[in-house]
Amino acid sequence: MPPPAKVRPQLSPDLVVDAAAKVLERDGFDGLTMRAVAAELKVQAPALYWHFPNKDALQVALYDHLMADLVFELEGRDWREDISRMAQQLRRHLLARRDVARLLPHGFFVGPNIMAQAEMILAILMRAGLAPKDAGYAMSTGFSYVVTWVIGEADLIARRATGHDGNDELAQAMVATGAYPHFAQVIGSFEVGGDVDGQFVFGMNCLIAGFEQLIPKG
Amino acid sequence: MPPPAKVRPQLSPDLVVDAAAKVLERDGFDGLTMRAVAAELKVQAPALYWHFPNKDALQVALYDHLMADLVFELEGRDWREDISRMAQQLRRHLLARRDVARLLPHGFFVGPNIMAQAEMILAILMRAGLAPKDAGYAMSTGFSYVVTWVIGEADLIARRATGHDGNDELAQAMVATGAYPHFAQVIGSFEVGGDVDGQFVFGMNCLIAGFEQLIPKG
DNA sequence: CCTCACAATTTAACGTCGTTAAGCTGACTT
DNA sequence: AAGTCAGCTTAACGACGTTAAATTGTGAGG
Repeated sequence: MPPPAKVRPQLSPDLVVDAAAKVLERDGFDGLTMRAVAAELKVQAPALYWHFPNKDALQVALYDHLMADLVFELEGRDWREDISRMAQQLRRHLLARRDVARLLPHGFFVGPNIMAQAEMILAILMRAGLAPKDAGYAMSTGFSYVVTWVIGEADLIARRATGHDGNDELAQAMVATGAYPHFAQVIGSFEVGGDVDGQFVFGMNCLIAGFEQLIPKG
Repeated sequence: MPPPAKVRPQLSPDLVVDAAAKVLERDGFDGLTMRAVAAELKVQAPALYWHFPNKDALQVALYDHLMADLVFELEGRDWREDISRMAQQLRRHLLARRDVARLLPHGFFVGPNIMAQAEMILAILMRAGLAPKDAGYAMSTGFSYVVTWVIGEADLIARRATGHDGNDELAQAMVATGAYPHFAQVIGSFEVGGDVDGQFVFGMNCLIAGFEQLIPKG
């Protein structure tokens, strides 16, 4: 048998992204520094710049990497049902991994996995009868909805984990002034135990109902 | 008459926030540093920490400050129309000020102006017949929709301003492989000249139609 | 076998950031 | 006149992304 590879242990973009994923999961988004990723690989920080031009590029690759093991399971009966299920699966996938949503502060990223997902969604929408332009718009709107939702939901979960939050206290203090009677009625419903899944699905189905109106009649 | 105030020129939270607003408008979100805000006030950076505990608190106050001169103009005929108009006005307001959307990476902020807006929206929704809990959910979903939209739209505008974007080029290169036939049909429609206003309003009206379904029948 | 080239990494450092600690200063109080 | 203390300055810390230069090991050419 041939001896094991004689090349000295070498980095690669994939290894760097793997390490970044570990760091993100362990230390969260704020702990995701070039130095931490390098340390995970037992390497000095500037070594990463041989494989990625800058941190942004690494983050893009990392996000795409984290989408790799998301495979949509569809029924294929009704396109609305499929889209709704995909949204739910994407939400669960994002929530299951720490701080993934925070990787996406700006617009759209591009990577093979993301593109494959987009392609699948677009295929469903266009097969349902939407024009290409409308399908593209519907996809990005739906995607935005899910990501924004997850950011909010993750934030809520994080707050509850740390016990109390200054924001909540401030809101309660302001409500106590009596100047916001309607808000006062609402603030209690942000508590634990709500039907979060149901709320998410409801909003998503709203959007889908809107998409449906884009289909030319007849 | 009493002589003018003899106290040496003094900072205040309001002055700090005003300066921060100027810096944000002039240098953008990335230029919004404590040192830049301090320089705007002809003061050293640590002086700001007498008035704000940290930069996050300043950002929260800044965001609320930037919402101060947004006054919703409503017709009061139909609640759906009112909500839709408010969304449009919020979008325009956010887009008109540089990088405002980037101030909101995480969940909800709290401040007097934000609370006043929330109170107004909740009043409309509850008057329309929504239960407090549903009204709260509808408000946060709608707000998320607008903010996410604006982040995307601002990003798009910024890209066009700088001419070309690496993300676009990458996407076109991947499409050129032929592996994404549906995406290929869509990519052209992200160009200039689309009915952006119409797309935004359409998505918002989708959500409103969903909110309407929450109203108890009868 | 030697040497050259070069890919891949280390060492060192720069400039910037948010933030903290300690010192100064000048207006108010007593 | 002395003391207090709010409100600022000066100085500095540690961490960040990033760059430049030096270094190492490996494979190819003579």
